[in-house]
Amino acid sequence: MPEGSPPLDLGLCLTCGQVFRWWRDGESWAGVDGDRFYRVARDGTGLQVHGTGTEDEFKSLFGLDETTARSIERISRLDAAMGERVGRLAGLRLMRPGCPVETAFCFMTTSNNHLARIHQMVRVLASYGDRIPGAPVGAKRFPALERIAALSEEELRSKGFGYRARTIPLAARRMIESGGKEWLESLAKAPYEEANRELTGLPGVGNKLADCIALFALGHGSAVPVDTHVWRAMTRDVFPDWRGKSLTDQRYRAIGDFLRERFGELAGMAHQYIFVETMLMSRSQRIRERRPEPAEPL
DNA sequence: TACGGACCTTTC
DNA sequence: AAAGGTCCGT
Repeated sequence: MPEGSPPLDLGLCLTCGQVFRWWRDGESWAGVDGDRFYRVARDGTGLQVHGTGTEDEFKSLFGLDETTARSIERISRLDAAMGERVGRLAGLRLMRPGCPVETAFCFMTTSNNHLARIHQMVRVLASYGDRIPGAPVGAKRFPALERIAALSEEELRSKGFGYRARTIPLAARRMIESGGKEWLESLAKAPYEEANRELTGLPGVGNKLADCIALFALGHGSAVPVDTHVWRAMTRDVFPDWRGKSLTDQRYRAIGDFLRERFGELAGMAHQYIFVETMLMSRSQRIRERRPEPAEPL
């Protein structure tokens, strides 16, 4: 999408997932996906997109294609409650970033963490990457596995990574031993169960991160990341006996199975509507209890 | 197999 | 206390 090409009319678009590499830049949003850079600005009722990627690549990143539209329609027909959620959250899309290494390490910063610090850590990691030709100087592509593996725990600790300073370079070294980025990418073609087993074998990667990586980086639609929001929703609506109990491996599995039974390969997409709805509810509750905060896209 | 607690840091 | 958890010990 070179400068001066006709604007894409995207309508209202709410996304979730791998947004760690996007930032506010004046009136527009800027972001990186693999070696692509994009800038998105409001244009009347729609959005105008410029960048180093093609229109198809941008649409793929944000699920703005016919296949996605049909999948969304399918999950809303499969289940009445899901149909209502999809109606309330029209425009929500599962992101499909193009670089699994980038996505995997972005998610490794998220454990027991909050968005502001996640964003900061992702900026630090990206600072070790090369700049992207044709993009602003600050827009770096994510560093290669070898560069992450070469980082010392001490350095990352000094930059505020906490205990993740140990596991992040360690996971990169482990991936290199297994066959590097080709190994990670090959897990996209493996069965979900196998991908999940391999990913949870990485240091710092448990059930939840493995499912995030499987779903967002590798396209495993059966992956259902169960985080605190999804746990809250499921113990409220589906497994009330579990309220007040802890999230064990078995319960984690049962929640995923519940959605996989109903939505199959679209379980991960269905899960996202539950996640976002619950997250927005708890957020608006906080706002009611305290003071309004500036409107932030997801 | 289930549960508790430690782990880094910041905060609506 | 909780935040888009993981790991280890009992």
